[in-house]
Amino acid sequence: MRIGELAQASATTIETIRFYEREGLLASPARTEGNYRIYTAAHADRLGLIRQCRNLDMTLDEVRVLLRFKDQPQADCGQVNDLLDQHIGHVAQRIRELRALEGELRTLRRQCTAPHAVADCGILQGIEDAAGQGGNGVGHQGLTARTRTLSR
Amino acid sequence: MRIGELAQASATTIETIRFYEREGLLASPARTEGNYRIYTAAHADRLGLIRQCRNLDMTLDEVRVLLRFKDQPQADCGQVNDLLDQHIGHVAQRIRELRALEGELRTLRRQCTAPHAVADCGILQGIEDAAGQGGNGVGHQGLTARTRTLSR
DNA sequence: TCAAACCCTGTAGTGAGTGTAGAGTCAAGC
DNA sequence: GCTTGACTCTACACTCACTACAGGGTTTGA
Repeated sequence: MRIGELAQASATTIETIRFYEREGLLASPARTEGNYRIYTAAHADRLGLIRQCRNLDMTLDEVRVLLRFKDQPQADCGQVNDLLDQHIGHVAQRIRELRALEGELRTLRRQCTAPHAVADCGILQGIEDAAGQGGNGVGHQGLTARTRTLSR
Repeated sequence: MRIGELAQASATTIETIRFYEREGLLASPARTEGNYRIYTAAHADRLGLIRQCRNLDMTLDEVRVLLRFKDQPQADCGQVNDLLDQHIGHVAQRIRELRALEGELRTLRRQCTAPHAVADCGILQGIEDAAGQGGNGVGHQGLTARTRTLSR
């Protein structure tokens, strides 16, 4: 199949597939005379595995490691377990951080209920006070990654 | 004070301070004859505010908006509240996503307890099965940002 | 023969910085 | 005056996992 078909079948974009090839995650497929990529079912399987790992929020480096294990079926799977344990640890850590952050934000938010001038706003005051104290909040221990919802 | 001193005082790096200046978040300071930046207490306050907002996991765009409000003390603070409410919404959303993800990962992890060959590993099997089904997990609805813990 | 749909390569952009090269400045000690 | 070391300067490339172009070539159906 051609790249467009594979993209549709895997709910990926064409650009992402080409990106995975550049990154060495997906083997370079054969080409037609007109230089179009032609993929096999093996490519589709591999891409599916990569996407599923990404859905599990693994980095591409983690995916690379997993794929390497998969290509050595005789190896001991203990390291696969370690990889997953570490990953679970990251996720749990991030949840703890975000929960603490949410608490801080809600506390801050409570400092302004009725609308008034910015100069008297409890929220800005609260942020400034925390800044002045050198910030003893959550983030100072090191927040991890962005919070943003892309709402795809 | 010079940039190194400000960096120490604000627990920031020199590069980050210069980056904020380039981005227009921090006003360009005066220079010495030798072209060194010289900061005032006002700069330090501003930087403290920016860092505190970043500790609250706001984007630089959100910080920009907040700073603009701060520079118009007469304005109504309702929009500051809106900004914070939206931000709290993002954080709460991200927590929900990560909790679902954590559940999925723990389910997957349970599929391999005793060490054996990769070929028979329940974890890899589990990921592949999910991939084959088109992945009905969390991530498919759209995970938001990375999980990574940088452990600074 | 023509248009539409598809595909190609190469490059630049995202956010929020981090890291480096290669140069200049400044203060202290000799 | 000279040297050493700490500090600072600009400019640029790199991170991650894509995404979005520009400017071309290929294929397919009418």
